[in-house]
Amino acid sequence: MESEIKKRFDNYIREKGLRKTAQRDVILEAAFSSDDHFTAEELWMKARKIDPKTSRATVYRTITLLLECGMLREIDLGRDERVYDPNFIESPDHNHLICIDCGKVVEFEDENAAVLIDCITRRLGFRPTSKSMRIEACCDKLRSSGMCENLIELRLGKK
Amino acid sequence: MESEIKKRFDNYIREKGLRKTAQRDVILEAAFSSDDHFTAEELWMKARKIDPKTSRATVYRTITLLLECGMLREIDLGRDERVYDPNFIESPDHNHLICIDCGKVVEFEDENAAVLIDCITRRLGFRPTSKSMRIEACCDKLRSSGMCENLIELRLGKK
DNA sequence: GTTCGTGCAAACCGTTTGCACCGAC
DNA sequence: GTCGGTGCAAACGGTTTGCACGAAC
Repeated sequence: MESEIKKRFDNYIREKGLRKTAQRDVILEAAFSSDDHFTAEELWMKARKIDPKTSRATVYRTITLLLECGMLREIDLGRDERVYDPNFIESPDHNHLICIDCGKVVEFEDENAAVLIDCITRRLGFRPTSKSMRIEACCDKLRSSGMCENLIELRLGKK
Repeated sequence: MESEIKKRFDNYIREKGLRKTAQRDVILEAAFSSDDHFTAEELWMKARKIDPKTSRATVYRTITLLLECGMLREIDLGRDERVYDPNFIESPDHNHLICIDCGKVVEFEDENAAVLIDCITRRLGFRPTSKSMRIEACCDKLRSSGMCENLIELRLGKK
C-alpha cells in the first residue's frame, strides 16, 4: 500500500480531531493492500490476518470514516450486502459493468461515456459532479456455452 | 391498470403450472396501478388498501414471481431496502439518474446512451442484451441554494 | 382428494448500537 | 485525567422460511 494513502487518512483523522489508533491503521492496510472490491465481512477477514483481535464493529465504523473522507466508495452490485471499491483514489472516473448472469464486475474508463453522462445529466437539470455509470450486461460465454470461467470460479468457491 | 398486464401474468402463471389466486391478483393490481417505484413494504401497504388481509410474506413471494417473469425489475437506489420499478413493460430501455444529494430519481431514454452501452459492452467481451445504465449526479438546486423541491418533499414526509 | 398457496411467527443475516473498559492525547 | 475508540453482545430491520390451515384444481 502506498504511503500516500496513509498520509491522506492521517490528515483526515487530524483535521477532524480524531485519534490515530493501531486498529484504524490495520483496517486501512487491509482495505488498500489490493485493488479487489470487498464486503465488510471480507474486510474484517483481511484485517484479522494482520491483527486477529480486530473487531467487526470497528471495521464497520472505520468503513464509515473511509466513505466520509472519500477514500472508499460503495458500489451497487448484486446487493445482498454492501460492496466497497478501493480504486477511486487511483481512477476517480472509472465505471462498472456488471454481468447479471455470472456476477463478474469489470472496471472501465471511457471518454465518450464521460461526455455523454455530462450531457444527459445537464439536460435533466442536474450537476454532473460525481459522475459514475453502471452497465448491466449478459455474459456472452455463459449464454453460448452454458459456462464461463467466472462462474467456474464462483462454483469452486473462490471465496 | 391495463388488462394486457393481467393477461401476461396469467399466461406466466399458467405456463409454470401455478395457481391463479385472489391474493396474486390484488398484489398485481397494487404494483401496476401507478408508475411509481416502490419497496416491498410500500407494495404491502398498497395491496392492503385493496384487501386488508394481504400478508407480507405473500407480497414478498409474489415480487419474486414478477421478477422471474420480467414484469418487474429491481433497481439500485440508495439501497437500504430494495426498490422495484414497474415501468420496464412500457419502456424496456429506460435508464435512471439518481441524485446523490436529494435522492431524486429521474427516468430517461437516450439513443446515444443505448449505442454507447452497446459498444462498451461488446468491447469488454459481453453481450449487450439487458442494457441498463445508472448515472449518479448532484442536485444543482440543492448545491446552489441549499434546498430543492425534492428535499422539501422528503422533509414534509411525502411517504 | 391432492397439491400448492397463504398467513403467521420465528429465524436469518448484514449492520448498528449501548455500555463498560482501554488507550491516545 | 479526560475523552474518544474499541470490543462484546444485544438490538435492529428488511427478507426468508417452517408449518399448519385453506383454497385451486
